[in-house]
Amino acid sequence: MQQTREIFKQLLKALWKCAILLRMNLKQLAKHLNLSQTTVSRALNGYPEVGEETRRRVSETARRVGYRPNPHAMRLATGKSHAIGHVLPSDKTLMIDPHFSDFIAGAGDVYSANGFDVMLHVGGSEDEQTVYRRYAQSGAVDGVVVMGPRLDDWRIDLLTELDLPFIVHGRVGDMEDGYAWLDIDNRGAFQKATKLLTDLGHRRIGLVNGIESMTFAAHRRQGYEEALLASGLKTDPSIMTSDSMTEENGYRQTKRLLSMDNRPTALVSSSMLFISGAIRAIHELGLIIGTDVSLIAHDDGLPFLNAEGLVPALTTVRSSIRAAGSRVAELLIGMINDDESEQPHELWNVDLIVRGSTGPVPKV
Amino acid sequence: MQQTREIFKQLLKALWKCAILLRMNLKQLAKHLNLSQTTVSRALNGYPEVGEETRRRVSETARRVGYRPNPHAMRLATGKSHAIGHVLPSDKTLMIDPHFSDFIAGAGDVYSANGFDVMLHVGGSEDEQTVYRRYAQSGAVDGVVVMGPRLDDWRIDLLTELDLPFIVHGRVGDMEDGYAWLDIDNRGAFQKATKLLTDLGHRRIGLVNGIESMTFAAHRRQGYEEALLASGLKTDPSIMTSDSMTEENGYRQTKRLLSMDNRPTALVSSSMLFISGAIRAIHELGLIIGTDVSLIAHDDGLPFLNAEGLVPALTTVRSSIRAAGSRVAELLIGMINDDESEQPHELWNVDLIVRGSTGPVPKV
DNA sequence: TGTTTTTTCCAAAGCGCTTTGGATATTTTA
DNA sequence: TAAAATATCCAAAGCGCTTTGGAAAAAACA
Repeated sequence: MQQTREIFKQLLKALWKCAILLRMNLKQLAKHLNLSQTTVSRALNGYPEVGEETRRRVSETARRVGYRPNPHAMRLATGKSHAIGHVLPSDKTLMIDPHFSDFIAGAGDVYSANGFDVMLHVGGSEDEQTVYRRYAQSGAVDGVVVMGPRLDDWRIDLLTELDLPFIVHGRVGDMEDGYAWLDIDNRGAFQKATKLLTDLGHRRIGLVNGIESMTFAAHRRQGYEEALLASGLKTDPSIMTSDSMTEENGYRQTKRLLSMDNRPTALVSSSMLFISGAIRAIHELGLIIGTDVSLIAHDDGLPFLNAEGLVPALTTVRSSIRAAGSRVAELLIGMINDDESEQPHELWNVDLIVRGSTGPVPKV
Repeated sequence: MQQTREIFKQLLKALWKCAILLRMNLKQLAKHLNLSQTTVSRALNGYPEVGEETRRRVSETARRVGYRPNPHAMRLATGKSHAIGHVLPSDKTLMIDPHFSDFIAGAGDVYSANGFDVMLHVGGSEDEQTVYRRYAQSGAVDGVVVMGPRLDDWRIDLLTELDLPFIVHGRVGDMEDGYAWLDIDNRGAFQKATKLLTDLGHRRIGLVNGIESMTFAAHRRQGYEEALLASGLKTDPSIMTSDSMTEENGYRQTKRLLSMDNRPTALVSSSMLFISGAIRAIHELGLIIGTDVSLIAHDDGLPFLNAEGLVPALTTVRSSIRAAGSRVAELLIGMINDDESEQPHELWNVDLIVRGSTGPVPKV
């Protein structure tokens, strides 16, 4: 009995392999069903001109024999690739950062739920522009998402010219029309964050920002400056830094700022990645967070860096980059599906979450 | 003059667009050249049976009119997809971590240099196994790379059965044969790291490890235990932790370990992500790194977390995950190109870099 | 009852490329 | 100089799917 079962299992496996090797295709399946390819194709793709009974039979058999349409053939026939392109800059200075994993984690979910593949391109000899041209001209992807836009970004013009559907995660400077985008309100967020500090009485507030040729960083700086001006303070370039977002830069800049004679009593940071370094610097200087120096950061919700778990818990402006990824994917797929839909624009509000790292100005 | 130039430019652009819209294809190109499709195809793909002069003419014109072969058609005709699959676990507990970005940064370079695309799949409703089956059966990819293998990993059996070329970054438990892999010597690395500490006189050494169902973490633990045993010490489960690699866990575990009555005088950490948290905990307890407690970590070379920039600089066992990505890509492409090549196995040595965070045992 | 409409299915023509199996012109060999 | 070998090229048959333009059968209508 046991043996029979075993043999049966083996047989099944062999059959499987056979099916795979034969690469069961439409023609085979159609012959198997005594139907035409047309009918089988239509049955599987949900076209109306096929009998209910037939459709049931077809999909049942297809499932049983493990038929899977060849994607390349489908793509060739339909001209749609059912793939989304993500081109990461090969630019070595702008390294591929952990934000990307999180963004793609969100987007990937949506893509695969909708039967889209993601085609990733990073670095290599071929330059970025060529990749986009190739994508457009060869129909390798149905659309692309542009990540990390700068104040002035050639990708928008190129993609528009190429007529390849695309959506930008972020914005290009203050350009709001002519392309689809989803952005978080970086300006508002940093305005809020800075205002919290001025409201607490801080009058010297440092900014530890990302690279300001990137739109997000520029916007954050705008928000920061606005809040300062609104409180009658003036901006001081000597306590505003702009650097790539690494732990080490966070440390270095924080240490520099807090070692000044006239040191800031509060710091606004553009990234949680800066924060680990900042905390290190603050401890090293023997200062106390929330008392000697208030700390507030933007939190993208990176899973390995939890603002709430810090001691004291970190006050943040928070917006999940992963959620943004999901939504961007949804919007892009929407654009691809109904061809002539409007270009979506979404500006997400950013929550200010006040925790223990911000407090009143220390008495001198 | 200026105007003529401008008009010319416009014209060129229009032509471009035209070429794109017409989707210049082989047939068109062939007609244009007064040659057959066969010859043009062969000329472009470097086959010998075409005259030198003709080949020059063909490739010249192809370049001029901006011809790009339709990848889907190519794939359909050849059966090769020129794409590599990366399937990220949808398992929510094993979040997509920053290591992935770095790995893909390395691999992507090699892929695109060799004309391979990367097809990424993350999460979604479809379960991981189905994705692999689909990839294999539909020929969507020529091979896949398996990341983050566990001690016992079903993916190896599945992929072998599906006969889909694959390579594992890491290893499956102690299984060394039957599949291609590239791994770093985690056991050796942690043995070295721990030995450094025992040589410095430490007798109570804590381990802050990743999740030990993952092979890399299990191996690291083995190395750690070996070194202890070699020094006549015994392992103590109460100072060995295993957790997902986040800043917060690093903090929590470090704090717990160093708050024990009989606290470790040294800590071996499996990740730089733990380290930020660990440093935080150590500062908070008023201890000094390199004096009260020695610290050593594995460093994957994540670009935003620099061990050397810490104060004191961190002693590490270091191996670039990005370099591993490149090499894995190379090996896989090699396997795909010469079909019947051997399954490559590479075990990379890991360097121990002694810096300031490790010192002799503190006098009690 | 014959005619029109609806339902259900099919043959065949692509999609844009590769590749097989010649054909023709050119060169080499006997 | 004729025969064999070689260098170039081509027509046409796929690859596996979708889709167009009917055809046959069944149902609805006059």
